[in-house]
Amino acid sequence: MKELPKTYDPKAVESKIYDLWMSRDCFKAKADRSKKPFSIVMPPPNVTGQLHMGHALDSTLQDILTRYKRMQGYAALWLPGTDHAGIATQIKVEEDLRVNEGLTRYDLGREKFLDRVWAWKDKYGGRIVEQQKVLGSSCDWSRSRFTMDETCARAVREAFCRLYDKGLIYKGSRIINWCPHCRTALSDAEVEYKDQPGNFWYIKYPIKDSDEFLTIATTRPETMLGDSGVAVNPADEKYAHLVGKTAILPLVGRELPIVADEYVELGFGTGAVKMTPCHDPNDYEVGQRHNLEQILVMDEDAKIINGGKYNGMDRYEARKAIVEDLEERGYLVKVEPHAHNVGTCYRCGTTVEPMTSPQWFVKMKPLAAEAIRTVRDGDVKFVPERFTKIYMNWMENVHDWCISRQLWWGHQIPAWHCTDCGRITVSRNDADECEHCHSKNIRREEDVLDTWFSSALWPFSTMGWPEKTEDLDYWYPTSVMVTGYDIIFFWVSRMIFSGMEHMKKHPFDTVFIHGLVRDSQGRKMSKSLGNGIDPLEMAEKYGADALRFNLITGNSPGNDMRFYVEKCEAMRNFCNKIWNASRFVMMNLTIEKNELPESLELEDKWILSKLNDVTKEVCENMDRFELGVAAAKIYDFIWDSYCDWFIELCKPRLNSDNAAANVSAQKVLLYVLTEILKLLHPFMPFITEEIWQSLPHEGDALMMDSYPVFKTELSFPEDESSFEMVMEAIKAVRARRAEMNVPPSRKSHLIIVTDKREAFENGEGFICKLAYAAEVSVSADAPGSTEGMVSVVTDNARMFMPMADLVDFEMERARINKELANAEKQLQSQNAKLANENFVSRAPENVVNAEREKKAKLEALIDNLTESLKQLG
RNA sequence: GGAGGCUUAGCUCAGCUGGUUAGAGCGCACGCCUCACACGCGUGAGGUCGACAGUUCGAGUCUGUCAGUCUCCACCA
Repeated sequence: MKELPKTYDPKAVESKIYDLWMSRDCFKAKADRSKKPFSIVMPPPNVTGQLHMGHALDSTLQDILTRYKRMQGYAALWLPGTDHAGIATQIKVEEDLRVNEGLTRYDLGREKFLDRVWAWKDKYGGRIVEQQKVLGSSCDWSRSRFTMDETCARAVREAFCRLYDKGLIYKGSRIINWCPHCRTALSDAEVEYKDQPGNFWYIKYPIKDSDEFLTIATTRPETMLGDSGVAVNPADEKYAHLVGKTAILPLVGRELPIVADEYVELGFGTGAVKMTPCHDPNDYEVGQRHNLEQILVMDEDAKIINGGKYNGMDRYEARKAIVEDLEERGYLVKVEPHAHNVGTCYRCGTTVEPMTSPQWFVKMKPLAAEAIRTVRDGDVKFVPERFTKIYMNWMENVHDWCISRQLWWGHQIPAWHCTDCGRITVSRNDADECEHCHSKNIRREEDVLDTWFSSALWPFSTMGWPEKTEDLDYWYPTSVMVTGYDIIFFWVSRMIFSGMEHMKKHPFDTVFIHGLVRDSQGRKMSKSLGNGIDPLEMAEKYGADALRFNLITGNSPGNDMRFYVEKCEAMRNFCNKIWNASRFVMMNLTIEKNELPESLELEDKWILSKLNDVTKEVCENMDRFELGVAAAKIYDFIWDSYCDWFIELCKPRLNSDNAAANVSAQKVLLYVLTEILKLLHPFMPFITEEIWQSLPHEGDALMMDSYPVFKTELSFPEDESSFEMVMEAIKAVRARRAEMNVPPSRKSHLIIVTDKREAFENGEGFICKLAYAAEVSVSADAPGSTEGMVSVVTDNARMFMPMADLVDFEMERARINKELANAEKQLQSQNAKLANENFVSRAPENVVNAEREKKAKLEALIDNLTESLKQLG
């Protein structure tokens, strides 16, 4: 017997329990051929990042799945790690450098700067890992990977070389998205489009050797410095005579060929479009088709080059100056306000500049084909299913992926440029000569790879690829990938095509997509808004279990959720409820072994049967990734069935002098409690483990115990419903008493008239206690007189309570009449339903039977009501 | 322009393949310190499931139209 504190104190428990798991190697996964494999690789958080609510949700889902499968006997691997997060990390270190030392990375030089980043990584890299542990994450930390560790670096290099050798990676000057703040190229996926107010500037372009001119509308007048043509629609009669002629670029004087291209939309703007192939993706395409000159007019800082007097101006300064000049010289026709979508950098929010630049690309079409096929074939399933379409749509329209970044922090591209022959050598080992001309005059490509290039290999690079490892053989493809919908394009799709290409197999069977955690007003949590809620603070205050339960209940897969601190409180209360139920069981415990008694009471059968039902439902929901539904079922079972009913039902036995009865109650209480802890463990690992450790048990840890399964021998549907008759009677009496404001302290005699005497006699004790009766008498016959009695009627019993002072004869009559009318109304609709030939013949048998049963119950209720009424006279 | 989500109790949301009188948490009302728990117990009020039409014996659930709202993709210079 143990005395535990009245309230559950997570702080006193959580780190202790986590240490216990660690010390017993509970998280360690072994490729055990006698078991079935289950694997999840963790989406690696940024190595220098801090845990936010999104991580907390992500990790909780993965932990629940992993713990569930582990308890089901799978060899469950949850493989953690961190991401070097190229831009994000580099920006942080640069910022630190600037603030503390007033230096830029260029002041330090590449090598010294990288030393600083590694130092930074060493300093902060462990932080997020420790934060994961607070949540109870059961990852195999011994396998933890980092996207820039040796294993991953080798995988990146191998993948790059393979793709290059196959011609799927190439270097070329293409139009890309440039972030002037981060000073690097970005992929299409890294650009976020945002509506911004702007203007349409209408500018006159004179026609050479003519008095005519074209009016052109543009949102970006500064790019005119790079104009090398004007385009009109070939079907546009207005301009047909100008096609083939030449326009003169105002301010600059450059001659611009006028070309006809379908790209120009009829009826939009003025119908004539200036072409700036170096600074607009569409113009680039048109330029390719018509051989227009490429004139780059901005540098890496988005300052003007090749622009005469405007050189050195920032793009916005240049815009202002150019518009002024145009106006002054009479070229500006008008200005109209015009909102348009501007691409911004997803890291820093700066407006990106489209520009041509020599970059490295992955050729996507051939890779996409396989990535589409494997999803279409159902090898990879999205949960919820609707995300399949989003993925497909993206994959079908994917452009080549710009993978080079002008950063220093990342995987440096393994390519060497020959200064003699100008060709490129790509190599798995560092090259010392040009593979084409064998010149020693080579220099390494300075660019690094997009962070997502290494993330794309994560499901297999973490398991040792390109080596043929036991882990890969056993756990790849992984079972589930858990991640947010915001990252499908960045990551999920790239893992799929990378897996198909390098492993010849899809990387995971299921992609389990979750939504965003928003604040209580539905806004995205963000640093700038300052509305973020710190998961660690919540865990500290309410316990990690409460936080986890909060995050996974009351919402459905793929949908955003709002975070309410109040809900944490409610979940904390639930923890406390479990704690106290356990405390109660322990206080009454004299047995030392968890086993069911030889013979079971009716209430035992009831709870065991209910437990069996809930076990089945929980597993069904878990297997469909309906974790929230599963959790809610466990919650209800614990609070309603076990605490509110079963514990109360056991008290008479526990308090009786009958030792055998006492022990049998203990046994069932303990058995069901233990099963509850198992069911709940994946969701609330700490409190369940803590309690389990204090109960009689076998084995090292609850988390290594086996998950409950449905047991046919413990299914008692008849006893279940028979017992529920008694429960219904109790509820009915309580309701009636509450209605009349009778305090519990006022007990009353309760006469029960029923033809189910056995069930009610059996339940006498419970009825007495739970329905506040002084004594209960069960009989088949009604008392001679019911004068001064309150009557309570269910479909299985008529009950009478002598409470003369509270009863008004007419009131009783009226109430029963009301109930009768209500029941008859229901019966009527029930009869109508069953009289419907179509229903009876077409509806499934079990549905029809259920309706018949309902009808029978109503009839019984009506009989009882009528009887009671008769008795009232 | 295209795709998708959401609209259910005062608030936030569940409700899976159509089948009782539509549920939960919080909030609210009434009564209770009933020997595990006031972070609790008991009882209750509160919803024509966005609108309209259709399919069906039967629709919160399926189909269509519309409205409001949010998101993603594409992007017209």
